Amino acid sequence: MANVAVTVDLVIFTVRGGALHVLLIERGKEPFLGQAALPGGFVRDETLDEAAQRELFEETGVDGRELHLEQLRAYGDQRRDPRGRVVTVAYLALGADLPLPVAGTDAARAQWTPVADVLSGLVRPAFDHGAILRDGLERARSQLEHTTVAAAFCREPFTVGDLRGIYEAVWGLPLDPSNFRRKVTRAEGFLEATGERRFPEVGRPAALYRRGPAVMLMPPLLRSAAALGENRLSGVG
Amino acid sequence: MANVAVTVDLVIFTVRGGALHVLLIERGKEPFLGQAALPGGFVRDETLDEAAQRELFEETGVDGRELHLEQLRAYGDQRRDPRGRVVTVAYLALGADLPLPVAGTDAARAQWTPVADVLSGLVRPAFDHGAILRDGLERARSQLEHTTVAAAFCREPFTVGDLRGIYEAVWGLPLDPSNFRRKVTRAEGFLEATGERRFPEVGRPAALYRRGPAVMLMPPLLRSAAALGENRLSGVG
DNA sequence: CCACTTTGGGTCAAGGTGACTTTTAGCTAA
DNA sequence: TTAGCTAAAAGTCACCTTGACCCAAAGTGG
Repeated sequence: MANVAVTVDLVIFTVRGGALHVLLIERGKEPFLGQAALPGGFVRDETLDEAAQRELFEETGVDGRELHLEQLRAYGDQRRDPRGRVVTVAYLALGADLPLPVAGTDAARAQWTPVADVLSGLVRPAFDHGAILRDGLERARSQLEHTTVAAAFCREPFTVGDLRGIYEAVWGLPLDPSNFRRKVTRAEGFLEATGERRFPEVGRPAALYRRGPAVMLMPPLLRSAAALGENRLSGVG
Repeated sequence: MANVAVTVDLVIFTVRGGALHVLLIERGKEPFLGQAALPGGFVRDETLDEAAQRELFEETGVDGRELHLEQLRAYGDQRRDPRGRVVTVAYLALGADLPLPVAGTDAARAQWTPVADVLSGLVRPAFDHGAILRDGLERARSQLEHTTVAAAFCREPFTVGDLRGIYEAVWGLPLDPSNFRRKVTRAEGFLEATGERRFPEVGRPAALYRRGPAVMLMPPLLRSAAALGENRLSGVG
């Protein structure tokens, strides 16, 4: 078995204005010229993780050590790429309100796209990138239940309300503010109070927090049973 | 980027005599000649899932549709194979007390190995297969919490005690029989009573069950917080 | 008949969750 | 100054799950 190309593709999520967005580029060559696609590229003489970090930096200018980056899974159907056999290893990246894609290389054609636009079919990614994106979304939703990665979406310092906004955007569900606060503040090592407060334009000032040392969330913060079946990602912005 | 070989490797778990076992083959050629390794092989003109099913059949004679088979993740460090760049996609298979590996092809050198022997360092798999095995074990342990795959380890019909034995072998923990029964019998769609009973050599007869239609376990059946840190897989046989 | 083992059913306290109410702390408009 | 608004923060309460027990039931073997 030779002539197999290996690429990495990145599902980069961020929350902007209360809605979950994914970074998509406009393809500059065939196949699927002009169509939206996940950023990615061929693996060089480097580990898969290094390839993902490199592509992330090239597309967004973000140092991979500053945000959450994990492998999703591999996709390797024979006909997923019309040019030949291409196996891709997908990565999931979660970042705090990331900057607009930097100029240079392919990034000029990159832009943040509401995930809802992809789920609704308004945007149709090339290749099997739509399916990869959906798998990444489900992984992200699951990670929020069991780990503290949600804090990786927030620029420090942040409030409990900011954090709740992340959960609501990713899960596509409204959450009870009071119960959410009780949960995350009691989870040991999730949040560290800075002692400062933020004064919003309207409403009571909110205490500010930093990310704590905890990685796992025990007990987990589970979506309600009803939420698992649904897939609504609307009316959240 | 050319000259990349893509393989699939299988982490096939089964429970025999109360202990978790993994299928390992003895390598018949360099590198790592004579050393233990996960079964696997090169991907042909087929999907990754098909390649995994084919390898599974070749090694065990088991039809992949009869047991649980899911992709674990990809491993692609440059130096994981001394022969050159080989990216492997690992799969996790969980099966009911599988038969001894069938004769033929490579399978003659395959045998069920206690997972404890690998964790303790008694058996040292070739390549990075030790790390892949550990990742597969953690995935299996996690799957038992959230899904009903444990029933895939059991030959039908089975008792609640059989099922508990699976959990204890995979998690490496003793479980309270009474609480375990309450949990799994109340989980809707997990078990379907056949109405029959099994008469063991010792002890009270046990009701027999079939697998139910449910796939997800809601609410999940979580390992105790204490168990997450530990890694003991001993005193289980 | 007794010892033994495992199933299967039950109790009970502790803790987590969802739904809900109340209070607090800032703002702005009258 | 006060009323009205918003959101944060705290508290209440019923319900459920869980873990740690206990105990009867139903077989086997001495």
